[in-house]
Amino acid sequence: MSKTSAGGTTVAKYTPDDLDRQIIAHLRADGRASLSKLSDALGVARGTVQNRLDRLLETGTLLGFTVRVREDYDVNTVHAVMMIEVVGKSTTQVIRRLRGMPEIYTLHTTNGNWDLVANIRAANLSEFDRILREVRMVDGVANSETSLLLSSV
Amino acid sequence: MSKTSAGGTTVAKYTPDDLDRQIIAHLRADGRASLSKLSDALGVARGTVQNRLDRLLETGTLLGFTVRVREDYDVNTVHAVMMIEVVGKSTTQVIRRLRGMPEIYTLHTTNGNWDLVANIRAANLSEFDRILREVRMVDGVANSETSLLLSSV
DNA sequence: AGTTCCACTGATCAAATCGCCCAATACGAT
DNA sequence: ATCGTATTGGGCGATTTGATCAGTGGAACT
Repeated sequence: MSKTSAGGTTVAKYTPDDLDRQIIAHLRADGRASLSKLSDALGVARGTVQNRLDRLLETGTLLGFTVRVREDYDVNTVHAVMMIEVVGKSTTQVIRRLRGMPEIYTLHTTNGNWDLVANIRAANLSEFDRILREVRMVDGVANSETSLLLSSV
Repeated sequence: MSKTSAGGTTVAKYTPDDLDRQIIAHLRADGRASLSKLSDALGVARGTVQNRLDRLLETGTLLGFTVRVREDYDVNTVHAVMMIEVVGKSTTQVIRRLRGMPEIYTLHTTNGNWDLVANIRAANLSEFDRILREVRMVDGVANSETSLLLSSV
């Protein structure tokens, strides 16, 4: 089994096979395709698709599902990058909590002074303010620094 | 009515309201969320979410759904976010210099402690190191702080 | 005021799908 | 040959979907 160590804990890296890749390919085209449609299209049992998909998500090969939005949609939204410091060993819990916030659209671990880097997108400033409070209230978040992205240059 | 022409045919552009944006925000975090879950989360009737979503797709505000895949093709590239402080009034010159570096793929002005936020993507660590030096050598760059993005979580 | 129009609600309903279970089967590795 | 794992086909209840419908409320217009 191929393994890679990150952050002290050992994470098993799953290597997708051909069926996995076909499932991913179909989901890339339609992320809301039902398991039944996928199993029909691929000619395998529904339970198989279900198991594969579960595993792909569990192993982190698939990070989740999202929606493709028209480009000019974002003009009136507030963008920011937030650096987060986490106390002790609570990184995993913090990540789980932050992942649940729809306004956080990318979340990376990092090195140096901070532990996490989050990209935030909010509908307006008051919404944005609410998100900041929410993040700072998360158990395990020790410190944070937020930079509003003003204009793309 | 705001209109835009694309491909020869005239398309009415739909302007999402607050509820639409909330739906989109939730779908961005979980593109497979059921209509029931969405209606629960937003406190509106299921039929409403269904109608809104239909319209968002029909008008092209939403292009479709997809899956977020672990970036394995990027497995050998180095990603980082760099916060930059600029001395005095030299922001414009600094921006012009940084814009010339292909490894900087997004560049935003910001508020607070820093003046610029740059996203950097390099082929490898030594390449990455070269970029960092280059940025710090730019006339007008007073200080910087770089966070390597380790893994997407 | 009265009327029209439209979106939202809450409710039904059948059909599809999901999540979970099971026993039987196929296949690869030891 | 045997063990372990994955797949299959099936069944089950619970959930979700797509499609209705009548009722409500608000905004715009006469």
